[in-house]
Amino acid sequence: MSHRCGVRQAQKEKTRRALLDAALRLLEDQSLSSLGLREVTRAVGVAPAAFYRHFRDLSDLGVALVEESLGSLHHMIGAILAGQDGDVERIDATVAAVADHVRRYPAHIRFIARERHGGVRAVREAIAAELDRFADEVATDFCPRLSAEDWPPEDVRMLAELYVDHMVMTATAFLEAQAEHPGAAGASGASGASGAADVEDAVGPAGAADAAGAAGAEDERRVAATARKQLLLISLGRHHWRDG
Amino acid sequence: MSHRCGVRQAQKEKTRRALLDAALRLLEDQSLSSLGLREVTRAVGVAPAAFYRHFRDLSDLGVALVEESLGSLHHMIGAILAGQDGDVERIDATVAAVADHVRRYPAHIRFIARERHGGVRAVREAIAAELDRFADEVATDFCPRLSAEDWPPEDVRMLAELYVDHMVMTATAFLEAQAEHPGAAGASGASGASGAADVEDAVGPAGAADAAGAAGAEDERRVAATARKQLLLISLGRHHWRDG
DNA sequence: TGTACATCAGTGAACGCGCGTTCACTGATGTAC
DNA sequence: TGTACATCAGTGAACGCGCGTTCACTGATGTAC
Repeated sequence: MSHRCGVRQAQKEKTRRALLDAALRLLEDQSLSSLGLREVTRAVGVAPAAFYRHFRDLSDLGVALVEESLGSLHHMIGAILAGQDGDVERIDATVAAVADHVRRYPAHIRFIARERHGGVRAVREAIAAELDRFADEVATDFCPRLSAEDWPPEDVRMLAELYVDHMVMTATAFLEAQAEHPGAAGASGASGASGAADVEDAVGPAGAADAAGAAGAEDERRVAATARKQLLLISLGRHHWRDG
Repeated sequence: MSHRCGVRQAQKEKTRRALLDAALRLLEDQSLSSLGLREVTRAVGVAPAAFYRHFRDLSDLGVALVEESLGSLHHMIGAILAGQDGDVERIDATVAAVADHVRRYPAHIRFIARERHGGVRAVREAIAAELDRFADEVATDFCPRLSAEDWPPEDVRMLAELYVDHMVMTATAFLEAQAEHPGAAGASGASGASGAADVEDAVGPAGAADAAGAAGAEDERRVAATARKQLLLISLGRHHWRDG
């Protein structure tokens, strides 16, 4: 049988990647249920039948995209929640990291937002399962912070779900802010994922672009400011949760 | 020219309604961008060409569905925000009303959730504009409550957006809870929109159905309990917002 | 190293099918007198 | 009230097109000896 690491395997993997990338790009302007198999293979430059060597159908490809799209977010948020001490610092780092992530991987975020409630059941379920795991992690990371105050597990979970949903909401808002002014997209992708950068630093650099880019950056700042305040308000509520 | 109130007008309106209803039903299992014009006319029982007497294309029909889907929610929430005095009472009434609305109009809610970030630009923009108006109303309704504490307008807006996003989030969660156990759907639609009913009362009646229905009702209760706690936490944060 | 055979990623032609849109039409409803 | 004409919602046939899927195939890569 075929041994791993062969030239053949590498070629196959390359084509598979090309199919995923082409699909992701096409999905910026349409939803998965209207995406055509021939459309994807045409974009890659292979025969339609070649598709079946890699995926059973387009919903199969969609599920693969879910893992890819949410996998990177996982690590990012985990690092931030564990790394910061003060509430304000953690919130700023989170908002900055989300903004940065959306700027780096807009197509992934758009895909998740679009297909979370989209027309393909298998993909919806994959996203729901992944976001559920996400909430588990957030709950776990927050537990040491809250157990001292004796929070019941279901209240920890409630808070974790609120954070996850708010994060998805914020990511989508960033996406829309930059979609209105595509000139700013990717212009500051090299700013790095330094968790300690504050909101203005992380969102600001795109402002060095042209007028449309500057307007896009302003929209981004507004989204960041709103998200930051909302998280601060939630944080306030959290501190007073066990009071009365 | 054609005078209003004629038989002809009535017939035309009837066909238009049938097209909208058929589309809404078909959209429970797929997204707008994959819905076919012939599919809709076939469901209604008219010739494909008849479609063009009512809509330019399917995205035109989609925009009409947006107004219809969000129009009813408008009035409901407005009444609740204006009518209740205590925080807890207002929260319970809101969660109960959202649960009731989702049970009554599941297809409308699913449509909004699905197409909010869907593949059809015109529909996305219509939904965004409508939710924006929604946030305006919430902000206005909350102003008398907050102005005494001297909230800056942008903070009121921030809070309003948090509430609107949370409401959409909650509605979607209710939808998923009842989608897993369709036996419970519509079973308690006659409970009315009495704003004063508390959470358990509004969500409970569906539990009188069969086993699947009971499981669905339990899921609904869990969603309601989580939403309620999240709103209470936000409410706590709101009260302490201007403290430090 | 060289040879003979196996594997399998990608090809390209073919298929039947349903799609969106157009068009001249029909006949019930509406209007003018 | 009755008649002649106008309007226009819905018809049904036709069109060209791109779709998803199938199939036997090719030829580079991998394996055994």
